[in-house]
Amino acid sequence: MAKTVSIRYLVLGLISQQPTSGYDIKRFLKSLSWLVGSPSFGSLYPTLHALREEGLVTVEVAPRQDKPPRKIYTITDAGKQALRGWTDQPVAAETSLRTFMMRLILSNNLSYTGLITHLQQRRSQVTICQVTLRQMVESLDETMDSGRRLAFGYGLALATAELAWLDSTLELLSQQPLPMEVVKGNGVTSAV
Amino acid sequence: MAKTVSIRYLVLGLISQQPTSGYDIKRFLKSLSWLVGSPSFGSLYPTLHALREEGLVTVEVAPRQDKPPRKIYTITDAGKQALRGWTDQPVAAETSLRTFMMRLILSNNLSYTGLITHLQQRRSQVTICQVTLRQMVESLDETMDSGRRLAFGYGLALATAELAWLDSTLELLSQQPLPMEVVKGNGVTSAV
DNA sequence: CGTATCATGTAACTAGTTACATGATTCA
DNA sequence: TGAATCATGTAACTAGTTACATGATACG
Repeated sequence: MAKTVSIRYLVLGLISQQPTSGYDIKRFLKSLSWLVGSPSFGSLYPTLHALREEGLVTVEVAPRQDKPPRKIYTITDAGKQALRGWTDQPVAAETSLRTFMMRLILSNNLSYTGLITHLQQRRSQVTICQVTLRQMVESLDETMDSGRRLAFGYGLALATAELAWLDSTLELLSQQPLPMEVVKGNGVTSAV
Repeated sequence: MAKTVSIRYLVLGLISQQPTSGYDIKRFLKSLSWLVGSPSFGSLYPTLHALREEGLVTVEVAPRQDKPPRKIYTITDAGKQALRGWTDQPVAAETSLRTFMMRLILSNNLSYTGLITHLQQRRSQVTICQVTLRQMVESLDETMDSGRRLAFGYGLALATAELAWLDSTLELLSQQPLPMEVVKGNGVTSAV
């Protein structure tokens, strides 16, 4: 029964990967906006302030020549702990593509086995969706209005592609079992 | 500069396809929740009330044997006009997958040429995203933390699949130029 | 007769956007 | 000096969720 991904943990997770400024976080998320959407500054900056007040991150002003100064946020130990507490929560049964993408971005906070489990869970969920969509596309082929027919076909294409990606990624992970960073990001350092 | 898809027009569009109840709208959207997310009753019912007060839909209680009665909503002429006014608006440059899917569901309100244009616009947008993602995946291959690398790879796979779907759908539409329903849903009845 | 599903609704809250404001730096 | 980009921020608003409440019908 994991809570929906508020930008809170997404931001915290991005800071954990590397100290950054709010502006840079925005820039990064904008590059993926067609998949996850990117939060406005009006929610991003207050989020950073809140994280700071709770002691999950620290700030430092970094003046630079030739550009205005930035505020660089760095995660604290308390922040790492809070983040781990969140990523360890199981995902809801009906996870949206958006939410999955967000968790994927933060997956370096997962242990190796945690990542595998996450991907496998996703795989079984999307498989169900694929079956449902295929039934809908086939059964309502002629009678249905074109809008829904198109939408179902589109969804089916994406589901199929996602499953293919999940399979190849899972296989890749099983071959080269320990990409450095997966362990590095996680204090638990789970067994292979 | 189209506004973000509030559930308002999604609901109105679904009613335009076929008179339905709030409960059924919820059920339908839940079946696609992994792509678009489905609104809660707490936002769905107030939305229906608002549409009704504005005269965009009418309600009728439909009692049935063996099940509790439902309220069936039907679109009005004013509603059709409002819906067309919305679907005719151009989409924003950075349209999310979610928004595209929503517009796709409502695409039977578009004229034939409008649909083609919509798909072609999407095609050029996703092409740009694909190029960007490919660059990111390739350039940051080794140094990058695994989370982002995975996320970019996932995004790239989806972008590629979407482009393939767009191409095949556009070709299909150009071959059989007028699927009945596309015209039926639109009062403008554009030229072939 | 209690529980499950179907079906609708509301009130309190939270998360988020929009629109604005500020200021530094660069470039024409 | 005025515009463009970089960078941060806030206040007012809107959209949405969560949690609750109601009631009908069916099933065991």
